Amino acid sequence: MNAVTIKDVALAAGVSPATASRVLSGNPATSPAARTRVEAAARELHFLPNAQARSLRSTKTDSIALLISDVRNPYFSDLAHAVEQHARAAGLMTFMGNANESTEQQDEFLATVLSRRVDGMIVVPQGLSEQDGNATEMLRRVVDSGIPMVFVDRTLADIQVPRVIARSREALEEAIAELKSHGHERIAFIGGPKHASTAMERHQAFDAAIAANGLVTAPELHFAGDFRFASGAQGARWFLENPLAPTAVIIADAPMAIGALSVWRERGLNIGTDFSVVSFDEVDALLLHNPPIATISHDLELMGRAAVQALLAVMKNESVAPVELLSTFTPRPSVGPAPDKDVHSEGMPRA
Amino acid sequence: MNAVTIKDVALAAGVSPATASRVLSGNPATSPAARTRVEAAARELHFLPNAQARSLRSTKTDSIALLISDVRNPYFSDLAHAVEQHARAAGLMTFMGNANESTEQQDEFLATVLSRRVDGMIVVPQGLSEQDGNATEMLRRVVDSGIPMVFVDRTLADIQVPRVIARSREALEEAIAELKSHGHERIAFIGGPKHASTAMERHQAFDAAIAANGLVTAPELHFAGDFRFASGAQGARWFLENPLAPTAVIIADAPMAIGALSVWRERGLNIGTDFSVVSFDEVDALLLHNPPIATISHDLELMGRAAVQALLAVMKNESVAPVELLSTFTPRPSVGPAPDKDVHSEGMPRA
DNA sequence: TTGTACGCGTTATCAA
DNA sequence: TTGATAACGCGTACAA
Repeated sequence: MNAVTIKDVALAAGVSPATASRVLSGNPATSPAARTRVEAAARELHFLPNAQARSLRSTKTDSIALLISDVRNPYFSDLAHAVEQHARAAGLMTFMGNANESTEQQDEFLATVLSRRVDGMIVVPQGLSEQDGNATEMLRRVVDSGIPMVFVDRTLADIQVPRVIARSREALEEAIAELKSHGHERIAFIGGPKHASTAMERHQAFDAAIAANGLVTAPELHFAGDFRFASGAQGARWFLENPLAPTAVIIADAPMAIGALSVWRERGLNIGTDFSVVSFDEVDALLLHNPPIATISHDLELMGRAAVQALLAVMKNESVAPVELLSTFTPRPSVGPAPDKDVHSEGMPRA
Repeated sequence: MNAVTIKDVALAAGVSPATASRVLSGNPATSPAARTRVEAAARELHFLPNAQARSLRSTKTDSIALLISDVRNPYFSDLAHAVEQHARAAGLMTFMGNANESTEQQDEFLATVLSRRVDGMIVVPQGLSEQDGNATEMLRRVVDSGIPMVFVDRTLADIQVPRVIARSREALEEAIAELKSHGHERIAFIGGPKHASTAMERHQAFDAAIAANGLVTAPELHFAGDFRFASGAQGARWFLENPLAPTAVIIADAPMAIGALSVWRERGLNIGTDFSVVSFDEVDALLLHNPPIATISHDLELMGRAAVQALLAVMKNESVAPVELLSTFTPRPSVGPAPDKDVHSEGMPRA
């Protein structure tokens, strides 16, 4: 097992542990002679400082924690990658955790990370769906501990910490304008779960954008999914059976869109001609689809960078204004003319 | 800031810190009276033990580290998810790190994690491509530290630790038999980078499977990619311009396959008729593609579980035999009859 | 059953 | 500039 401590280094270098410590942590109050000898000894013995003991004493760890909602969702893995690269550039190691869309797993990770000490946390928070998306007691406690923390992508209504989020209102207006210009008037929406603020934001922005385009919506045109594949497949069937016969649908994230598209493909439907589709998130499967899917996307590289910058500011006790990034609408052939007689009324095979 | 220590709890409960410690860590040598009072005090004060100090003393952390090659590769995010869920079931918290296909980032993460103490490590190792995929000095040092460690998915030739890997030979034989039954005889291979043992394994298994099917291959039918999107796109062009005019191609991972498919789609080529495609890894984009892509896939849930089991065994000082999981070939319409006059000789637009 | 005292590896303080 | 010493928060041998 490992065992080489700073004492071993000091012994080998013929100095006291204190001097060795000073040399190894870059304290200027060291003589060149001591410096060379200690450094040589450390190299020789492959000394690796024990970060536990170090931060027990100094409370600096040069590391942060990143909690994402779902590692398997490419949206979050892209975000994680961006956060990690920027944190690295700032000299911070990132420990990643996966909430798996579960408050329980979120809480476990946050508590563990808090007790192991990191210098800050970047969190995509999970709310309690039974409580209008408010925070768990554990999350509140972690916030109350005073550890520097920023929210990214999602927020919680009852917790105030600096945040980096996206604003999809304008992009949705563009998307709906595009659909309208193709003759679509009844547009369905497949949304996300209550515990995610992004689901709420996208839903409200959708309603507002519909109104801004002079169209109307109805509760029957809204499907409540959960941001995952299976609920997208359900949403696809719901869409086909919808009595209001919508001619287009906007889907609130990529996993649901992929779930929906696989159902529609199985039924032999043609996107862009039978009906039109716009999805949030820009991922390979949507771009490679035939035809490519129009998307509302976020610059996750930018979002990750902004989150790291915000955290660095919080760690310096600076005040940080909320950051709102604009989503981008990219038209693609999945949006086509609204069909005269829509697919719903024809003799389609149903569930 | 946070500050509630076990002393605070002891004080509030009117006992010594030692007694409080015993109660909180489940030591049976405690009186019921002390127990109730300490527990009440701990709850009241929201006591959260400092894991640093605890493991400085006891060297148990109930956590492991997981290093994957690339968070953005769905193959690894699926693997990460599986590892995390099984570790969690075993009472272990998982800290994830991303090597980003870079030995440097791998080494940073491993060193940090080692110095912060975890009970074990599950690693998808990156080798040095300049050195035939052998280990970096840092990785060797981490291994030498004696920390329980297992490799998953990939290995290194010069490091012996327990491993959970996949064996693709049989699946490749099936895939090639399927291609051959459709009349394909010249089959190209788009492989991975030298620093990944999986690239080597798949390449060798491909050659062996070609021979087992009574076919022949040639260096001109092998393209050296790097497991990422851009090199797949390069490979797609290489395929189209290949003087040997192969009629089918096997691609060694999903990101490269997606890169290749997007090139071919842009050129208006039809997979399954113009030529046939088989890809490693089973991801949404490949299944949603038109036509769906035949795949050679791994049971990542199983791989993750096996890795955790192996690590648990190592942590108990049990000896662990290498685990080899068989890959699965799934035929799909991306494999079709070999064209009489192949696409290469026609007037295709080239690079 | 409980408390005292010590040590884990490191850094901050203080005196030299 | 250096070294001795204390302290970070916790667990545990030892004594009571």
